Amino acid sequence: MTRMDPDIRRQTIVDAAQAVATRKGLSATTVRDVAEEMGTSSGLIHHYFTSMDQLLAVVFGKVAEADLSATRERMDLAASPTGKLAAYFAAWADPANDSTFQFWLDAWSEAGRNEAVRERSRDLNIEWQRLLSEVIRQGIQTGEFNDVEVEAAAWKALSLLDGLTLQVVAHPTLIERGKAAKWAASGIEKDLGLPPGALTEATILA
Amino acid sequence: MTRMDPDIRRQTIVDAAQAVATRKGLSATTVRDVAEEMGTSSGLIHHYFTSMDQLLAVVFGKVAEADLSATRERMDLAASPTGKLAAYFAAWADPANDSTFQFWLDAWSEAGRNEAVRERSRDLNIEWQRLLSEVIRQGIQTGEFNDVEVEAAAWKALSLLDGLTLQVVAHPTLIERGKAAKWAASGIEKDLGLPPGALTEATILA
DNA sequence: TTCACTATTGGACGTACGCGCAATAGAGTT
DNA sequence: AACTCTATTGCGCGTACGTCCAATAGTGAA
Repeated sequence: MTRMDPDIRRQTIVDAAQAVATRKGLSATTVRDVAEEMGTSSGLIHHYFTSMDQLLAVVFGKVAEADLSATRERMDLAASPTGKLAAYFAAWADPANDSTFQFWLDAWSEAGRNEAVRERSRDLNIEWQRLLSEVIRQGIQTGEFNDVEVEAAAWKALSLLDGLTLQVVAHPTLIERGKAAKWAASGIEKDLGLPPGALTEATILA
Repeated sequence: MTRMDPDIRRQTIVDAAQAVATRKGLSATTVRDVAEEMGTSSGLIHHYFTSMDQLLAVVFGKVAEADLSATRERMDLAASPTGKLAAYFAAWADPANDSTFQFWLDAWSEAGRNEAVRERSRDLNIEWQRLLSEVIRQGIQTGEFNDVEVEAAAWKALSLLDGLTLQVVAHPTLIERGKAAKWAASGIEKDLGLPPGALTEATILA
């Protein structure tokens, strides 16, 4: 393969690993898979990463962070806390993120035995909860939301979303996707005192 | 090793596999691990199980079913729907079940790639949801609960519990266990129209 | 054009896996 | 005691894995 600038090659490897991991799962991704995906030899990967575990940790971090920052951007487009929360919800409900959620399932499973994964997973979960905490706090200030306990409400919302998504992703035919979305929305709306439909109707820019 | 009655040997293999899986994780459990745990040859395992995937699915099923039936028994001791739901909640909140929940994390992660595990996980999740559905339906009939949509309420409650437990088990120091229990209880109570504390105060026999 | 540097190759090495199978051995029956 | 049945052994097969390394081939500098 053509010689590449090291920084670009590194990027290429991570991208290829991500593509494979999205297809086969994080723990099932092998050096040879990644090499074949790139169209290079397998030895090249160890020229840039000291171990396969390290590469996979980088991939997980990249995927989770990309999802997080994409959600942040969608939320920033909305002005009101209700609009921001609806944006958060829309990002969550997007089926395109299913493969990302499989990464989360892998990470939570692995967290019990792999300290590096546990800390990365932990930190990123905190970020997601913080995203919710902030918007809930704002909503309380503007009077759009009930005066709930912020930390509790954020963890409850995040957990409800995680728990439902888990079922949808792990058992594809068990819960109809639309139902899960409806249930999640109604649960959060009720908890925060929002009118029914506030999270699902196109009021993101409001 | 001494010759055993086939039924008992089968049991022995499953128990050994469970012990290893509890220590190393479901997906990291190998044929040789299980044989060493039993003190037998590795070939013996394939005399009783057609594949390793199948054995692991049986192990997961056994662990999850034991938890399920223990919870059923605790619920049966209560007379009222509120009491039954409190029993369900108490069983869920028991830290002794953390290791069982690690099996769930493994199963959900593995479900995407292992059909036997996926189906077992799916079926058992349905059983847990059904347990909630029944008690919610009863509670609505007796007037103890609000007239909520049963399926939705059950999946929401289950998902909230799963989502919170996930954080507690995967990231031990992230959420204080007592807080998670308080949040889960208040969320479910609110949804069903129960008075605060109905699920956590010792009214199980009521 | 020559040279130094290093990106890249391609395969070897040791290990581990699930699985299958011929050989062995223990228990019940005749 | 001879025989049948099958639980159990122990190892071999093929495959796949992460890692490593000597050889090769681009690329920019001298």
